[in-house]
Amino acid sequence: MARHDASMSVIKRLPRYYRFLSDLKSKGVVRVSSRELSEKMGLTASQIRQDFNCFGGFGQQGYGYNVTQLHEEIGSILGLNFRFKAIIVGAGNLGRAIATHMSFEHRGFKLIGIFDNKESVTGQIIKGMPIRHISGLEDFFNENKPDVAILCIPYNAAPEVAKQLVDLGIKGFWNFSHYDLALQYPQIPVENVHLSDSLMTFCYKVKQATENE
Amino acid sequence: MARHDASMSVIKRLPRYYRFLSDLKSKGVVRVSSRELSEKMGLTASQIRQDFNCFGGFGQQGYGYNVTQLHEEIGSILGLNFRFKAIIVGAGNLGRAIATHMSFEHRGFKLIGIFDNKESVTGQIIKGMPIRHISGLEDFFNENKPDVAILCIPYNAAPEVAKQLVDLGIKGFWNFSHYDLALQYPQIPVENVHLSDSLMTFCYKVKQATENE
DNA sequence: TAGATTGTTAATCGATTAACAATC
DNA sequence: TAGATTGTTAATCGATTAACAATC
Repeated sequence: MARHDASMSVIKRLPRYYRFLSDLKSKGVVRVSSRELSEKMGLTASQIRQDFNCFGGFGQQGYGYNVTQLHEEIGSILGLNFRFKAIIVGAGNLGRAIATHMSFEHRGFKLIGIFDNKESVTGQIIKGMPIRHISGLEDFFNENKPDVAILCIPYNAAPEVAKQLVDLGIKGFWNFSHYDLALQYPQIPVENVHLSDSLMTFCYKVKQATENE
Repeated sequence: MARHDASMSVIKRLPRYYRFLSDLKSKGVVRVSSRELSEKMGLTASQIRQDFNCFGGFGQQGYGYNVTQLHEEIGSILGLNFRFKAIIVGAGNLGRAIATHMSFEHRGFKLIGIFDNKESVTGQIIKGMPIRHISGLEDFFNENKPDVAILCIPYNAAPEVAKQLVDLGIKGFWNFSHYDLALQYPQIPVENVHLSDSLMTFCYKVKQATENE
């Protein structure tokens, strides 16, 4: 099926397509053309057709795309039908927010554990799970074989925790720390969420807009 | 000074440069060449020189770049010396995490208020500030003139809150909701942090790595 | 001066957009 | 069939990399 290999630029657009298609689906829309979708999303119709064609034609000439089918196809390309086992490391505000806020089950994951290095918070229940002390990580790992780790820890703690997890055999990091994991472990999938980078970019945008008034 | 207009691709790399330069600076490193920096960051030296030259030459031929000066220049390009007044709307886990976790003062902002629509949480103190009820937003706005809003509210609530804020004169959104603000208000700077999009992209990466084993 | 490294131009690469023949 | 819209190729645009003269 896969005609071209999809580039990361294409992959990064898929979740957005998925979102808009979810919306259309929930509104009962059955078919959509690349032109209609392009107007809704602020893209060109050309780009949409190119993107979808990386994975083989989902559309029908003269008709457009079937919303439900396209939605499912994209979900399956992203791998949302998987249930990769995830642990959160770091149960500060951010870790807690991620644990309680994200719907992992619809995004290809299953949260199976939360860890912290503070004795004072271990045992607290979040999302029906006790916060475990980090010292129990190895035993937990061997018993439950998590696939990926969500790092909600500060910069300083990241190198050591990352090393431990890699040694244990972790298969990916969703990384909220400022530490640049991808440089250290190029073979392991890393998706970074650098909030402070985003905030600085935002600052630039606001500054620009203010200056051009 | 600005030779070319810097593209968004360049701007989005600046916070990362800023981070690495902070680190070098704290280690007491005085000068750095584009080659050294490229090795540390996993970029090409060419790209680094091109990037910096969008804003006029900070370097010295045969020597390299002065770490402190470069750090300051980039900070000032990003506008980190500003103190844009920010309010958080939505005091759930995510809003609280952002409020307590982010160092706004070093990123060009100052947090001046937190709002929520739940009576039950108003009055709670976060970062020395009481959570205010959303009904007091207009009065607060007129008194304190916030520059930007940080939206930590669900998809459904976003359109209405965004409209109210735009009508009051907000100058930018750091948007954590899934709602696509930029389509509705193309003239207002928006920086999106779509965590669930990021999680889905992560899912794809993990899936790919698993398949290629 | 000689060596190093920038600033900058030119070449390459990749991503986006435009155009249109294929076909439902 | 005629109209619509895809899939796909070609053209354009932008971003990255390579090369090298300028110069500290």
